[in-house]
Amino acid sequence: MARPKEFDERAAIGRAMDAFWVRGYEGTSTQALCEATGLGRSSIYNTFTSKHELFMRALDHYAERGIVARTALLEESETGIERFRTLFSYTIEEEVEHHGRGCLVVNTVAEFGDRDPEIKARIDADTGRHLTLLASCAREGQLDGTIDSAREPGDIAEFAHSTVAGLRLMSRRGAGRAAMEAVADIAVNAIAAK
Amino acid sequence: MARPKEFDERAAIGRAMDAFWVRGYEGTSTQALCEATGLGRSSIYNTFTSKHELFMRALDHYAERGIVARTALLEESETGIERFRTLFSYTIEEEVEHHGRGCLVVNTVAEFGDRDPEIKARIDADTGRHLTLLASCAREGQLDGTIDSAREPGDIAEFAHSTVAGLRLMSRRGAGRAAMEAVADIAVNAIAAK
DNA sequence: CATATTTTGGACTGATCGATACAAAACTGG
DNA sequence: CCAGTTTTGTATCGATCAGTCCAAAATATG
Repeated sequence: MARPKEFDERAAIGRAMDAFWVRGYEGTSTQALCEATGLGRSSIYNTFTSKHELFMRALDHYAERGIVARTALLEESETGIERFRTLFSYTIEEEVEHHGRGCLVVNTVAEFGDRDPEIKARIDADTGRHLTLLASCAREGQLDGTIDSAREPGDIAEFAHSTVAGLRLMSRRGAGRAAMEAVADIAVNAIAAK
Repeated sequence: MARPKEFDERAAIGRAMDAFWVRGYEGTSTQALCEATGLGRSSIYNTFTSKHELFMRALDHYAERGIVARTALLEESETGIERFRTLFSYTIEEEVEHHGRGCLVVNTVAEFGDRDPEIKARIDADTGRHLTLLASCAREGQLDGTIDSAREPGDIAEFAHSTVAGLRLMSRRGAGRAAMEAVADIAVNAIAAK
């Protein structure tokens, strides 16, 4: 029909996501977004409407990648408890590799709380998906006898989710691998069958 | 000597702290700081030099209040494990009362990571003081037989610190009391003597 | 009461904010 | 190769950013 875009939309969102990840929403200017994506202002506003909308897209992109990666990761393990062990150690590995980037969702929760309804909806959706996934792992673990059956799967899921957030925060403030591993080890034992 | 200040410096810092707490550093304009404190621009810049400097003062104020309150709180309990139980339930109570404000230090870690050296120094100092406090509680609990002696006190401290951060994040994203209590209960059992 | 010192209010700075206007450029379908 | 459509670069918008300037106001000291 007309002139085609000279850039890959997905790739641009990925770059924008990285920028927001490092400096937050308010801390990332539209100019910085142009530089990060390599696009001009026109291209950005033409395809993403506004800074806020681009942030939503970045958040969606992040959440999607995350839940997909975690779903795949958790399927690799045999027993329920191993899934959680893997989740934590994978989180730590990621953080050590990326030198403490932390988590975009955690950062966004900290920056906005529940002030912005559109953002809150994204956070809630992502949290819900993770809790569902983790609860099903917990249920499995209770069936295979590796996870404490005295707890509600939903509670175990909340605990694990909170632990991952805690690890990502530790990492972002510069904690070392040893400290994170100690936390993870206590967390794993906390939900293991007695 | 000369004209005296018409305001209480501490009170002003407290108001500024509240503003930063809600909207973060980048999200709080100097204009908003004027409105929050009730001061004019001149008074703010005359006494606090810059937005950044005022933020440092606010962070110091927050950290000081926090460590004092927590030290006092932990002294109220009898046994080691009770201290941790109290710490968690007090955190939850605070969050429920304040309708999910979260924690300024957690928010600041999320917003800055370790990009700003002055901020990082504050975060490190506050983290260090909390870890020291928590580790001594853990040691005590090991002596009185209420806390798992197989763990290093420092590791238990990191775990508890991370748990509190996790709870504050949960609260900020809007989690309910029940979910937070479930997490806290698992965390307490995780470090209790077996 | 006069002088020195400080605070205060308000106007103002250049820079940057997010967003828009517009025309040249680049493509597709006919 | 032309008409129609979209993207792109550039210039620019008004608003707001953090921070400064300065004169009026308010106090302490002599």
